[in-house]
Amino acid sequence: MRRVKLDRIDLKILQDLQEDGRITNVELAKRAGISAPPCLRRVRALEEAGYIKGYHADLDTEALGYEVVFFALVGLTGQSETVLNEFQEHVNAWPEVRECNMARGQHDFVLKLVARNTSHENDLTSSLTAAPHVSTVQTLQVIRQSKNQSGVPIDPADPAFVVEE
Amino acid sequence: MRRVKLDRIDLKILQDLQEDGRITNVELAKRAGISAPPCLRRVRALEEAGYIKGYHADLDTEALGYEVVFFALVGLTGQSETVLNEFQEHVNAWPEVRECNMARGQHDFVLKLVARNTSHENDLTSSLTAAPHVSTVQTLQVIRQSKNQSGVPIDPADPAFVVEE
DNA sequence: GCTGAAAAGCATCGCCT
DNA sequence: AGGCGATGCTTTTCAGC
Repeated sequence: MRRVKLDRIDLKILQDLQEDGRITNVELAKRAGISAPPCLRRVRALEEAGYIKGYHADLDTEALGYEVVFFALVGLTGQSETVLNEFQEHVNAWPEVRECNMARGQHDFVLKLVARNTSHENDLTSSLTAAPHVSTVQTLQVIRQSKNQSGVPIDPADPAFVVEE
Repeated sequence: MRRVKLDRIDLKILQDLQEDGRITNVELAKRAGISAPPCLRRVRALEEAGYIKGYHADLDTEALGYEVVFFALVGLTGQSETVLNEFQEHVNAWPEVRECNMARGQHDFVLKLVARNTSHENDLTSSLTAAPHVSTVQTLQVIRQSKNQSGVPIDPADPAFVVEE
């Protein structure tokens, strides 16, 4: 299912869709240098193969009333599968948890959360501390986000990307 | 420009677009309970007002050859505007840096990076350590990402969201 | 601010190369 | 595999409520 084949045209398509997820197929085809029908076929194939996981609107966190974005570095009391899973399932149920990453390093988890204000942030941090198997919680409040490119760098000209069969 | 007005219908639209960025306007309108033309007008207004910052395809990092995702917690030698900006501008130019967050807490910056493999990750960490004004670098390699919802939680039924003029 | 019809443009299919 | 042409839907505009 993975690594079927990716030529320059596929990479260009992925790059363009990553940049503008609502681009029309006609425009996408024009930029890729092919006509619309084969372009659409490629997009569907890329979706099928799992290269494209979905499409999302990128909303303004602040405008929607979330003044605070913060990271929480969490250490647990143990690292067994059960412990890790129980913690994970617990926090993943919270809508304020936007990212939950199990990590290798000086902490067991890196979480990204949003909060309406500082008081809400404090509540969330307290709840985190009280979550199952939690030993330590360190928070880092985001003051300024200077770069936020969800996705991966793609350069269709870079031969390293081209996966020929 | 911000906070013009947001009723339940706008929130439903934002929620649906966040979930599926390529939903058709007709379907979006149906779900919001209005007809297509006003729905499109609302979407354009939300884009204009900055509630919607863009649309992006969510690509599979691993399938595209990026085996490693990691966070870097960076401490600088000072916190003056000049120092912060110089560091920021330096690392934002790297395509592997996907997120750059200035933080309040035990580190000055939280970066999210992607790397092709462990060796590439080591190179990036070294380059980070050598970047302008860097004092400390701590990395956290992501082993498993159990939740990754870019965006914000929206509940159209929650009156806290409804911003009437 | 919504509806409904109409025009233009797009997605998508089948067939041919 | 890519391209062409046809069809049905979708987007988008405009008049009218």
